[in-house]
Amino acid sequence: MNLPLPSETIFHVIESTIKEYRKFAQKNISEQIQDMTIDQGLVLLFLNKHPDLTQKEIAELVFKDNASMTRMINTMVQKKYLKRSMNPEDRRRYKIEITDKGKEVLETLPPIIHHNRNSSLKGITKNELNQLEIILNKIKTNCTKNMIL
Amino acid sequence: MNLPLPSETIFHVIESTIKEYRKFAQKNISEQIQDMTIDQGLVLLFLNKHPDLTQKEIAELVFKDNASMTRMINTMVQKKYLKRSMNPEDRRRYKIEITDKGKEVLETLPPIIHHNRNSSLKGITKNELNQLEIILNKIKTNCTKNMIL
DNA sequence: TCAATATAATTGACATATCAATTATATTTG
DNA sequence: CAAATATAATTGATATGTCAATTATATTGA
Repeated sequence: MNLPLPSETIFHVIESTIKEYRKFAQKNISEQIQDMTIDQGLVLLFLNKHPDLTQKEIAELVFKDNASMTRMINTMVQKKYLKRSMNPEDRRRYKIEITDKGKEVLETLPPIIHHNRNSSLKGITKNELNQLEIILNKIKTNCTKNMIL
Repeated sequence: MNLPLPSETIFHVIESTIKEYRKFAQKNISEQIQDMTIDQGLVLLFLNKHPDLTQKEIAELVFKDNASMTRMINTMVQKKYLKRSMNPEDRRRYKIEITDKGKEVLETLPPIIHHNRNSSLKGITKNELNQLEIILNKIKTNCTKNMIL
């Protein structure tokens, strides 16, 4: 079996791309906001737009599992970005609120993220982006479809 | 600032694709080899092809940092997949050898990985793969180039 | 030569990833 | 209604990610 090395596959390219982007984006965030990771920032953005999200729902949006999300929100509460309060409608869930400190971040963060996205996509056409999305979705579908078997 | 939500960006698509692939691949590996993660498998594949790799070099190939690689190899030594011995040429480095147990894995693993790659790329043309690679490399270059600034 | 610098690997501290088990509350169904 | 089942979140255990500091050895250059 002459298997190409992992470093010669498209999966390697996909993974290294997203890792480079994350490193780049994290660096630009850290320069302006200390103690703020990309993922914590994403949580704030989602909660800001959709305040009623449960932990489980946020977890899916940022590709974490529930356990990680519990701990991530713990640290964000400790760092005073978020506040947890009871949800009387369904006492299994929490209501998660953004604190004033969290809202400050929501002023600072969007321009940084905007810049990150723009400069990492510089020179790439709309058409290329569409192509990219279509092909990646094919791969993704193949993976989820075959998972069931 | 009307920033699109992270879930609406191409980065979300890239990240979700690689995560689905990893989940899919891990599942197929776990069914046949217990106690073997994808990344541990990749380390074995690289070491098999290039026995003289240092920990630092392996780390780069699988996108880990040195600290993670130290710990990963610790656990692989504990699990008897690898053996560390001194390198008399340069005593800062180790010589890392694959044990018999590790070699067994190298018999079992390649067909699984082959199947994982094939079925997740089913229906995708050579041309699409080329396109994919070109576009992703553009993004990656943008990130690394701008990192210096 | 030997002092300064570079490199490979480790360690500590803390955050996150993952899996399985558990708790508390809701919902469904016999 | 009560028992069975489902759901949201937590917890424990272990692995990995990341950063900074440290150790041990090599290399370089005055």
